[in-house]
Amino acid sequence: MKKERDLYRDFLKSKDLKMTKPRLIIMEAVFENHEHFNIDDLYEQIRKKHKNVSRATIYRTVPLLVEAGLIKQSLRCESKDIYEHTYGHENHLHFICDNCGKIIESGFSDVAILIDLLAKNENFEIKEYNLGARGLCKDCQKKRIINEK
Amino acid sequence: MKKERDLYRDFLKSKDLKMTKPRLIIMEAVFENHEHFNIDDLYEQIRKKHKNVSRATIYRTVPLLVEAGLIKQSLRCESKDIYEHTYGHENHLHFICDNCGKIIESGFSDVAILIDLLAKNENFEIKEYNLGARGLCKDCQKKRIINEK
DNA sequence: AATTTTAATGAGAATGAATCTCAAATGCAT
DNA sequence: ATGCATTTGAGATTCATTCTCATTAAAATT
Repeated sequence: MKKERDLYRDFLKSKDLKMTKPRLIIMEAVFENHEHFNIDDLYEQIRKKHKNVSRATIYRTVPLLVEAGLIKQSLRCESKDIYEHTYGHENHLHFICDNCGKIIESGFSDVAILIDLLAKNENFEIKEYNLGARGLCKDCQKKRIINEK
Repeated sequence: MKKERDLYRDFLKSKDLKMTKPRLIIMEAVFENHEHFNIDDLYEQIRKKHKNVSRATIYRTVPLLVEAGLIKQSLRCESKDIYEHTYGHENHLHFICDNCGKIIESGFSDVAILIDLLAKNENFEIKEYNLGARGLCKDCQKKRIINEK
């Protein structure tokens, strides 16, 4: 938590942005709990302690955290953008169950090497991987056998 | 175009859905041009020839094409869902330029093998890969050097 | 520490993609 | 051709996200 705050502070300073109370509250809330979260969740979480942080400010601040490299936009779920921590977290990919919505994470160091090669072929400079697959998790595979006919 | 239509027809029949004029028009428009398209593009394209196909019907029909396995939802761009053909197209991944928005496609057969392994570890059954990365394309890397101070 | 300057905030209005509603139209089995 | 369930078009609705703008707060200057 310490380091995130310092990085954030430095980032804001480098952009001539002010370190305000709402910006600090939001950043701390983001790193308090979740790995995956959406703006609504975050708003509810913050509201429990701070009645006067508005949705608008959260919508304005989250992109700053992205730009600072502390979080990234990872998925969409129920028509909402989902974010996740990046600082201090290994790259990973998401297996998303089409049936129950469960998100399974899995490391991908070997995969990255191959993708880096493909990128090199295209002279593309990767900033951020975005890897995943949809399908059926273990449990829902079983359910399907039972449910179908 | 012939085969797509047959597959679609069979799909509709299997679901007890009717092969209506709008459903045919929309399906043909989808396979007329694009690889990547959003609903708005599709609507405009269709409107040129058929003044009486409504947006609502397009929004209703595109998910049918997805369910039939002919297209899939691939990306989001400018807050809009983007679709792409799957039938007759190799799996590929997307490199998306953060600066100019260009989408570069690249095959990924080797990558898929690795990801299949990871999925097997989690007992996850993959229906559809979703692979990509964000960064800078060749041209925008050059521009960056020029633009940044 | 008080003042000035400038950016950031909160609250609610606005936007816009996607979904829903329902009367009218159409496909299809008979 | 007839009847009936399904689908459609048009516009209303929803809901996540963005915008507006008067007020407030941060930091720069005195």
